[in-house]
This record gives sequence, structure tokens and C-alpha cells, in this order.
Amino acid sequence: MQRPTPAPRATGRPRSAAANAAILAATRAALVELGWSGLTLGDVAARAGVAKTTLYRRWAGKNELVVDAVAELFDELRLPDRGSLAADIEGVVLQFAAILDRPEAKSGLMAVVSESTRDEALRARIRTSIVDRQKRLVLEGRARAQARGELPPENDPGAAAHTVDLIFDMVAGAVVHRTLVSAEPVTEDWAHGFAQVLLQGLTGRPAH
Amino acid sequence: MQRPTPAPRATGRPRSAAANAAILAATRAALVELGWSGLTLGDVAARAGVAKTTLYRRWAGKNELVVDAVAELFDELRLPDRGSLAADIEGVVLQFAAILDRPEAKSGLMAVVSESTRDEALRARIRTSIVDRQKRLVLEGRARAQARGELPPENDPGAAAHTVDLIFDMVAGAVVHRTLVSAEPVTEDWAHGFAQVLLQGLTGRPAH
Amino acid sequence: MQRPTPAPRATGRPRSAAANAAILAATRAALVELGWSGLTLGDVAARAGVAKTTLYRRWAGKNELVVDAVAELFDELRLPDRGSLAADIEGVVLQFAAILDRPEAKSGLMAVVSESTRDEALRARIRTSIVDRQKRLVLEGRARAQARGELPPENDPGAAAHTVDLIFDMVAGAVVHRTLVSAEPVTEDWAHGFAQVLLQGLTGRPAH
Amino acid sequence: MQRPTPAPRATGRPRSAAANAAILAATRAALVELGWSGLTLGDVAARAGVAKTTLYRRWAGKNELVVDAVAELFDELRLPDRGSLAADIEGVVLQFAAILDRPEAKSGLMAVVSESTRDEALRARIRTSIVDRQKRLVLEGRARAQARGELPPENDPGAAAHTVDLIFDMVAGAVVHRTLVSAEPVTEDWAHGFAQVLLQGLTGRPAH
DNA sequence: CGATAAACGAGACGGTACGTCCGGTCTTGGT
DNA sequence: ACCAAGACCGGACGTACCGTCTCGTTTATCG
Repeated sequence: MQRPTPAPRATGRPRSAAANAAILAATRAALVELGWSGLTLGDVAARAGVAKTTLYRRWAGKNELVVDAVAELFDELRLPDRGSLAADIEGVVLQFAAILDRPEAKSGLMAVVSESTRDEALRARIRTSIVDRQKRLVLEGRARAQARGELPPENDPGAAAHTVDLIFDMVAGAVVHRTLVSAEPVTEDWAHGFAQVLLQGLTGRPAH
Repeated sequence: MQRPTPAPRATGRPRSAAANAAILAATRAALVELGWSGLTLGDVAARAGVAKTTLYRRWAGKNELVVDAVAELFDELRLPDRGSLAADIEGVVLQFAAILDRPEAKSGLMAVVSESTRDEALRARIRTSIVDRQKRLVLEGRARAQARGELPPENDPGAAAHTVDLIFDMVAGAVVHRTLVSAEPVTEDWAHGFAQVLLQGLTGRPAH
Repeated sequence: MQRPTPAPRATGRPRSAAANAAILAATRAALVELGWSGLTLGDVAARAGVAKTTLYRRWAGKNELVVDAVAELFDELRLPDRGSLAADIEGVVLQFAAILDRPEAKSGLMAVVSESTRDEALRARIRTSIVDRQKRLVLEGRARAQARGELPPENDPGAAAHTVDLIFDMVAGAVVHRTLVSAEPVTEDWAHGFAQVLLQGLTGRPAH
Repeated sequence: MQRPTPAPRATGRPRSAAANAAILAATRAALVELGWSGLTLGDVAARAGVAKTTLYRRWAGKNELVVDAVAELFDELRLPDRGSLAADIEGVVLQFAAILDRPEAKSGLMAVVSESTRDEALRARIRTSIVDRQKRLVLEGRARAQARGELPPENDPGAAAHTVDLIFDMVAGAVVHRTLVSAEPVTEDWAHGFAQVLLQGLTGRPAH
């Protein structure tokens, strides 16, 4: 175990702790009102009551700022125990869709994903702050299903990890695509149908 | 029903047909080199050997232009008959991933999706030019599987349409999320695992 | 002999002629209100009802702009015939001092001179637009005095040119130094004393 | 001669005396390298090994600092006895021109003069630190010429003071204008011609 | 075949945001 | 008490694009 900041700052005036939160909140507010392309760092700084330089001192640019601002949104996600794996999936899908439907997530998330295709560091930041952070939901859901006896225990740890990635991409991908690309709402019916296909497959037994 | 060109005007110099193709090609080339955020309409015009005014005469802005430029890419998708539904799915997933991995699609697609969250007309354009256009693949695959006896015929036409939408979001969403958000490659193994879960579900029988 | 503008501009929208005058007038107005160091190009552009880019398209920066704005002021200088060389000198000294006392000249002139010490191109611009342009006054005054018989005709043209330069530096320098460095007013008495020393020297006969 | 630190104070200020000199030297060095407009107080502080706050504690701003830094330069001026008034004038003109030609004086002097046109306190500081301080040279030169019998003794003390001012403006003004505005070198020939006109006037007897 | 009309290239235009730099001020902790 | 370090707010910098406009020119169809 090591200190993450080997020699952080011994001297000079320390950075304002309050400013960080104000900036991220201002970023989300600006995303709601103006969307990604309308968001300007000058405007964010003004909303946060902070100078533009302060903002640039802490983030490399618009992309990094928005990743951090959006990442916080997804930390609200919970996996309440609804009694069955199918119900748990439906629940998390609806929660995820509700967050994605908020305008600050809607226009911010895909924009930074787009930018990340040409920026390795940004890609890593998204993975760390958003993707890997939310895979906990898949792990939790699987463990709970295994405890209930709905899923068999894992034998191969490597395969288990790959399955987590696959399921995460399938769940998150479907919701994102439905919400943002197809631009259709995620209803309870849709979530129900999705959970059914995910659990039983296209060729599996019909719903009831 | 409406006329697409209310007053075609017989007189005056006609628009150059060659220019359209040159502009879209230049747009893709610029996307490859500069990415979405680095792309400027002035640069596209210069690459296409065209004045900026010509470009604005035909497209409302960057978003519309990129939608058209990217949409053409996905028309390459085919559904070759590989003998089984699982193999067909794997094939189309790999093809789709190959296109998505190209830089002009990578940074262009999610960018316009992001922009579309605040622009109804753009949303419609994406749906028309990209989403609905590629749902043909799901329809084709289902018909082929039904012909093979792998899937039962449809009873309810309404439910059948909803299933197409769901499957499309699940397939496209998973590939997009894997490629762009998780930023991991879509390998044959991944495509195989995905097809298996899609067909048999998480609780279904194992592959062999 | 050649055309001064060999291939000026055949194509594209021509530059607005009205803008130039508006910008120079706005520059002088801003100099009056804000002084050299308070003058910003953004403010000048706003006053002139012009975009900042238009301004940068025509001038390289603040220095060049101010040289042009100030140079116009000195074109007002005239050498009215007051009957004797001494009276002519007094007259032009008072006129020159009156212009120099205007705030737009006061703070602008020495500032660009200061900047020009590190910028050869600016030095040349000052010489062309201001210094050489006003040497006409010395030439005119000398010719008039020679016509009156107050000064002998020139023999050596080289020496005559040097003398013009010397006299110009002495007259302009004394007025500038009195006005801006010593920061004392140029009164009629001062102008009278100056003309007397210039014409008769420190060791010459007294005035009356 | 007196100690500059009247109350040495046992605690605290070991650097105080050294810092002043270091800052003024750093200011001149920065003027040489960067010129007036390129000079920043942060840079001066860094060069002097001093914090920016220390600098602001002692000077009100860039202008005051530069006045002090430049004023020291002119204290080098001496009036060596060259045997005649004409020769003395030539000598001091060449010395003055040599100092003015140094880059730290060149770009600093006229810049603060320009700024002083809108700042009464700065104007006073320039007069005290530079102008009045160097008028000693005129006084000294006149006294020496009177001792030699080249100039008559003064009758009216008021007129005598005015004459000092006039001569100072004429000498300093001509050299400054020649060096900085006309941007031509002050050679021995030029100094000779200038002294001759100053002493004998334009209409006076020729040089020999 | 000449008139008419639209599209064309070129590039200047008014705006807006960028990311950087500096000016001055204010906290820190150190001596 | 003073200092160095450096974060802070504010504001100008010069640049880049945006989308519009004004030109003179080219290329059609129609009368």
C-alpha cells in the first residue's frame, strides 16, 4: 500500500475544497440548460463563482470535467432486493434508464464517449470513474442470484470475470441504445421483456 | 403524403451532383484525421474543393452532415447465411463491430447521438438514416431462422415489431457499449458468448 | 514606376472602407478615455461596431493601430506665414504643443515609441507615418526663410538634409520633452524663448 | 552619507536591504530581455529570488518600479571638464545618448513617460527621480562656462531658472528624439552640429 | 441566341469561446 | 513581523470557427 500523492503540496495556499463541488454542480446545471455543445467553461466558472483559471488548474478541459460531473450521477444506482433475479434486473434497468434520461447525463455521457475514441487518457478516466465503478451492480446481482439458487456457482474465476463484462455491456448497452440512439422510453414492459430475453434467451421458454 | 421538393425550379444552375459525394467523403476523411470535435466545416469544404457556402446550402450544420456521412458506412452491413441463427448473429456482430471500430464511425456516431438529445429533428434524421435502416438485418435474420425452424412463427404482429426493436437495441447496444464505452475489442470469442446468452439466456443450458 | 498594389484582391468580399475610419476614430476615443495601457482591442472593436477579427485582419496589433490613429492627428499641422522665421517657429511650436497636449496623442505617442525600441517594423512605421511626414514643415519653413533672406541658400545638398533632421529633432524633441517628460505647459513665452535660442544660440545677442 | 536602514530591527529583515537592489537589478535585466511590455512583476520577483508579495509591499506597481530602476542609470552621468562649453555639451550629449541607447533605458523610459500622462503621482516621481536630478548638469555646465567667461553672469534669478529648464528640455529632448523617435544614432558629428546650433543659433556665425 | 436565374469560389464580416497569461490579493506554513 | 509559495478572482489576449454576407463568375434553362 502506498500514498497516492507522494509529495502533494507542502507550501502555498491550499486549493479550496468547496470549489470542486460547486464546479461539478455548476457543470451539471449547465449541461441541463445548454447541453454538451452549448456548455462553455467560462459559463461553468461563472455559475460556480470561480475564475476560469481555477477550473483549468484542476481539470484538463471540458471532457475531463464532464466525466467527473456525470460519474457522480451513477453512484446513485442501487440494487434493491426484489426477490428474484428477473425482478432485480428489471429494477436496475429502470433505475439506470431514469438516470440516463436526465438531461445532464443524456447529452454528457455520449459526448465524452465520443471524445474518448481519440484520447486514451479520457478512455481510462471513463472506465475508472464510470464503467468499472458500476460493474459492482452485476457482481452483486449475480451473488444474490447464486445465494437464491437461481444461478450456479462459478468454477473458473477467469470466465466469471468475462461474464461480468459481457452482462454489463449487454445490460448497459441495451438501455443506452434504447434511450439515446433509438430514443424510445424504457418502460416497465420493455424492462420486463428485456429481462426475460436476457435470462431465458430468444429460443427459451415463453414468459409464462 | 407530401411532395419532397415543393418547387423544383427548372431554371438556374443546377446543383453539382459530384459535390455531394465529394463532401461526404471529405467529411469522413476529416473525421478520421481530426475526430468529431476537430472537424470544421471550413476544413471539409476545403478538402472537397468546394466553398463553405455550398456546404451550408445543402446541410444545416455539422450534425446533419455527419449523420449522412456516417449513415453510408452502415449500408455495407450484410447478413450472409452461415447456417444457423447463432452463427448469423456472430457474423453480423463481428461485421458491425468492424465498422464501428473505424475511426470515422467511432467518433462521429456517438457525437451526433449526443447532439440529438437536444434536437428532435436530428433525432429523427438518425432514426431514419441509421437505426430504422439497419433493422432490416434483424427482420432478415428472424425470417431466416423461422424458415430453418429455429424460431416459431409470429402470431401477434404488434408484439413481433416490439421484439424487433428489443433485439436490435440489445445487439447494437451491446456491440456499441463494448466497443465505445468499455473500449474493449469485439473478438470471435466475445461474439460467440454474446450469441449464446442472447439465444439461450443466462439461465439456459450451457453451450455444448 | 510600378503599380503600388500589384495584385490586391480580385475575388471575395471586399473590405469595408467605412470600417477603417470608424476603427481609427474609436481608437482615439478610447485613448482619450482610457489611455494607452487601458486601451484594449476588444473595446476599440466594440466602439467601432466591428468584430475583433476585423481589427486583427487589418492591423497586426495595438501598436500598429495606435500609430495610424495618432499619425492622422499630426497631419493637421500647418505652417502659416507669420512674417518672420522666428514667428513661424513660434507658431508651429505652439501648434505642435497643442496637438501633443491632447490626451489621445499624449499617451499614445510615447507608448508606441517605447514599443518601437524592440520592433524594427514598428520603428519603420513610425518613421514613415509620423516623423518623415512632418519634416515637410522644416523644409517649408527653411524655404520661406531663404526667400525672405533670413537664411542663406544651401550649397551642399547632403548637409542640407542633415540639417533638416537636426532641426526637426531639436524642435520636436524640445516640445515633446517639455510637454511629456518635464510635464510643463508650452506657453507663448516658452515658445518665444525657444525660438530665440534656436535662431541666435546661447551665446548670441539678446532678443531686443 | 547615511545608512539606508535607520532602524535595523534585530528580528526580521536581513534581506530587506539586499532585496531592494536585487529587485531593481532584476527589473533592469528583465527590461533588457523582454522590454517594457514583456516585463511582468512575477518574472521580476522570480529573478530577484523574492515573492511577488514582497514586491507589491514596496512598490505600487510596474510603473513605479521601473522609474526607480531606470533613474539609477542616469546617475552615472558626469560633466567632465573638456575645456570649452561646446566641448562640454558634446560630451554630455554623447554620454546621455550612450545611456539612452541601452535597452533597459530605451524601452523603459518612454513607457513610464507615457503612463505618467494619466497619473499625477507618477509624473511627480519621474520629475523627482529623473528630471530634476539631472538638471544639475545644466547648472554645472553654465557655472563652468561663466567661470571661463563664455557666458555672462545672471542678473535675474527667475529668468535664470527658466533658462535652465529650457536648455534642459532642448538638450535632453533633442537626444531623446534623435535616439528614440527618429531612431538614428547620436554620433560625434551629430553632437558637434547640435552643440554648434545650440550655442550660435541657426542664423549665427558658421562653425569656424 | 440572349436573357434570366440560381449555384458557385472566394473571402470579409459580426460573434463567441477558446485556453493562456498577468495583475493584484489572499491564505498557508516556515523562520 | 516578515517571508516564499502558490491558489485565488478578474479580465485581456490573440486565435479559431461559426454561420452570414457580398462580391464577381459560371452554367444551366427558357423565351
